[in-house]
Amino acid sequence: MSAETTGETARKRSRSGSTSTPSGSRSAQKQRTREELLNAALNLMDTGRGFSSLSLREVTREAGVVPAAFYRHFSDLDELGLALVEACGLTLRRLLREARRQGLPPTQMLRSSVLIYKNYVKAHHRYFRFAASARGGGSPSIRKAIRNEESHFAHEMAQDMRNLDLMPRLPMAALEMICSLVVTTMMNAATDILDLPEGQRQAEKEMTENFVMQLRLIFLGARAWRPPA
Amino acid sequence: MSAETTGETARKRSRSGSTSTPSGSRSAQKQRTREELLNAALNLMDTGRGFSSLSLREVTREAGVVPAAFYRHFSDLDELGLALVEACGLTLRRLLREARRQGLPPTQMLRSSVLIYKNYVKAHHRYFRFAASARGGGSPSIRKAIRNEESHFAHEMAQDMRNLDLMPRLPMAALEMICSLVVTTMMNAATDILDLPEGQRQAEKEMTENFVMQLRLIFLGARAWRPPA
DNA sequence: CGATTGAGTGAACAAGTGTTCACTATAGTG
DNA sequence: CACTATAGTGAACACTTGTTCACTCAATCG
Repeated sequence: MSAETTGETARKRSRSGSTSTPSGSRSAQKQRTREELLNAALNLMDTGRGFSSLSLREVTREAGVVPAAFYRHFSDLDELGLALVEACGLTLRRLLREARRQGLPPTQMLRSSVLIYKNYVKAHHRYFRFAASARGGGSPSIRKAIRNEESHFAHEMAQDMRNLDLMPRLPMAALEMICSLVVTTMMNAATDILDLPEGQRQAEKEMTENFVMQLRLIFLGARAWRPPA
Repeated sequence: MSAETTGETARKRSRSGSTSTPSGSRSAQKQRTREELLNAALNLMDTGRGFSSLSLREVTREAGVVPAAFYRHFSDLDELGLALVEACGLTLRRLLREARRQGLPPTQMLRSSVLIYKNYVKAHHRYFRFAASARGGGSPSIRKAIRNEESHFAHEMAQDMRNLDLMPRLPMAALEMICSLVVTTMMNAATDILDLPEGQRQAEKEMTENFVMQLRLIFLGARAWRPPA
């Protein structure tokens, strides 16, 4: 169970109410509602709806706030979307950081990386769902932001591989290209993971196995790679 | 310039009007408006909007038809979406069929395949735009339909490679897995192609080159592939 | 030929939308 | 302490939305 899923829907921010004290410095409270708006959007998407089908009023309703309050935080749903992209970027970077800290498992490293990733996606499903839905569907600016975040992620991944002296023979450009392929494959796998039917352990196994094989294929290719003339 | 882009927006289907005769058997006319609805949806997405942000009324307006008429053809925007998915499937299969008829270019076959694909995507940009936007963003049923179409495409591609005796050493299962990776890479490249900034020939060159390298990497991996124990 | 069918119409509906505005009441300020 | 700045309110606005319904009128059929 992820730490950021509250489960219960935010409601009743009674101004003078005895319950749920506003409690906290002015700007802290402001940031809190801001996050509640972001959370509201993620919650609404959690039933499978795409980001671009959300309405401003829905979001504020889910966040337990009056529509006009929205404008104190974002001028637009688009702007909220961009904030979500940033949050997704943070989530991705955390994944990389954890992988770095943990080091490579000695054997079966591909398979175990995949399992770790699978769990990570499930734990942060709301972010990945958003990313998947806005990657192709959102407004141009959001799409661009996501693309940016992905290439940034790929770049960091390439750096890590360079630092770890994996594939030392390959020039940096090749590493980048390989990692960008890995990243798009990961993103694609993420949507597969999210859409897994609930009880089907067999389907999950197959999907995982396929993902492992695709990565293995890529790294086999990397081993055989010869920089183009 | 693609054959199906009319350019001018459909308007004024005056019943008794002298212009634009309804001309034709009853059911032919019905099918014509049906296609006009599909076209209208594609047109609206052509400015970068996602499918899930379209409204029924917008679509009928663009098609030059009263909202109520929509229901004579689809019960839902979702159903229209599914029809679009089918159209996309046809478009993809046509690509494969053309490739089959043309045979493999003797040398540089990867690069020239990529160039052909790039032009194909541009020629049918409306379909690819829709596919990209609904792949992750649409309703669950549409997503599933697209996924289906993709795996069908991958399957046909694998069959073709088997028939052509490319990679004869590989078992069919491995071929399928490889092709599915190729297909997702192609789809991803399609969104890159669609979002290319207009004048930037340099960016286009880079993007193309990257695409070629990724495919080369995959096929290098395929050559080295050893079926898992 | 006259009768039937059904694709497309136009008006109406209840509900939902984004945005604005004057407002309240409270945390932070001097 | 009184004063100001501002996060959030609630009502109002002008639209747009999906769906329904009785309707028209031309292609089709007996």
